[in-house]
Amino acid sequence: MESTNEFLSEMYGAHPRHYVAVDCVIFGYNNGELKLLLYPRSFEPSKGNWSLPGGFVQNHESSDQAAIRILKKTTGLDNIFMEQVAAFAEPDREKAARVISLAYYALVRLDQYDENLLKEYGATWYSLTDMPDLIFDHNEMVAKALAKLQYTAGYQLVGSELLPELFTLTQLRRLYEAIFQRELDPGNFRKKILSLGILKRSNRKDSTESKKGAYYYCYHQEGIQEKEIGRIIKV
Amino acid sequence: MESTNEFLSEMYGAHPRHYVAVDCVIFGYNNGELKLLLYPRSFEPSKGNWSLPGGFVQNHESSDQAAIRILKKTTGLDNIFMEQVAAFAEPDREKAARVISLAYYALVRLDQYDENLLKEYGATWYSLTDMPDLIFDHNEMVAKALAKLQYTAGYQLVGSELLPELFTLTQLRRLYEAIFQRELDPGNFRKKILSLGILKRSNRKDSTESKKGAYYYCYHQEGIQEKEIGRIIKV
DNA sequence: ACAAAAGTGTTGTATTTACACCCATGA
DNA sequence: TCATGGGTGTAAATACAACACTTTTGT
Repeated sequence: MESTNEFLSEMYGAHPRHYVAVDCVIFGYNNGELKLLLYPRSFEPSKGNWSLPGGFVQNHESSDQAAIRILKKTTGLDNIFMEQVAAFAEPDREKAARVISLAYYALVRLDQYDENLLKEYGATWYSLTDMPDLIFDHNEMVAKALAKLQYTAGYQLVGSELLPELFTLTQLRRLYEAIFQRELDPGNFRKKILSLGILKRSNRKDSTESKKGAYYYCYHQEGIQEKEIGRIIKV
Repeated sequence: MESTNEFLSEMYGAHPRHYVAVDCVIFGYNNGELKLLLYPRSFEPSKGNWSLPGGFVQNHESSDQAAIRILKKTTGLDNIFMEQVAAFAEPDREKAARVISLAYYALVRLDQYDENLLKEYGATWYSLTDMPDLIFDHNEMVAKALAKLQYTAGYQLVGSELLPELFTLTQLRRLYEAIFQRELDPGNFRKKILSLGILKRSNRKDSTESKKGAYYYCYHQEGIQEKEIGRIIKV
């Protein structure tokens, strides 16, 4: 798929081409905790140091598709909520070769994750609060990814990917507490969320988390969670 | 600067490399209006159609540096406020070759702009409200750039690049009205901005814009406009 | 009975919004 | 004097935060 005609060599030929990678900040949610999937780097330089899973953008795929491919390979999951974070393009950000990296973040459910993939590569879920130092500029990628996740979660309900079909408001609150890394008042959160009018109460109740039992809710319609609803949580 | 040892050919060699471009959404501000600098494309395909100024990322420069270089070349200015917007990486976004583009936006003062550069390339400043269709995905770049500018301007005062050293609160308000594309209440804006404590009133007055005259303000200290100040304008 | 989460209500504060209104002055 | 933007004040509405209190039920 090389383009070699005269026009192209005139317009593009004089310019260098670069490896373009996608690195994924994979947030795994389970039970009130947000964790981060890290891989020990399997080759020099920086062998053994922790890093984000990544891969190279191929010729006929978009960076979004590359991210989907990497997520599938590393977690076994597809249909994942995912957003581009930023491009990292310092010329010497990787020692061995120049690689321009596009950072993405993704949200997955820890309980749906394929355990075997963990062992195969020695990957580990780290809590955000006690994760190790990462190679290159991956620390910065994580920081920016979390900031973008918080921004996005502040404008739309991001629950559908991380919670079961039916969920209680407490479950949703714990998810938001994990994303925003702080406690949220149960009563105020409940009122705020319900006032948005995007949740529908089912007639079933959850009895596992409390004696009284809590109603299950679900989204009013598929997709409606992405409509304009103004700020949910102040950032 | 090719890396050809065995390790690299193993780790990187099998992967394709891509042209990486930087496209700049250059917002020019003057007199209450935000304009966009557009170039007629000088070669096929899409010759004559309007596009954002851009260029290719070279071997030893970061994408930020590439953006600075392009801004210098197209406007004659350096030391410009600038932010990365996003990467655009659909495989067929440009017809002739695969180019992954990193969009940036920048803010410049229209009155400092080098007029000669305009004529040389046939570039034109377009008002945001009546700009032509752009090639490729450049329309989307502009939309995302404006959204990011609004987000950033909502958290920090972006005036220092676009206003003179000394400016009146009305001038600052007009800038914010241009950025947010809506009118802002003069009294409320004044109180909000002053409450941030980052402006210092000078003892000089502007007499050109009103009969009464308005005090000039300036930033308390250089750089302070970037400190955390919470939301200025609700987005 | 009581602990613990679900769910509702209340209250004080801060912020936002929409104005009214006085001030200063050039034309 | 009067039109105009500069600048201040105020009142209603809304949003936010803290927390009391009531409900339900498994143990």
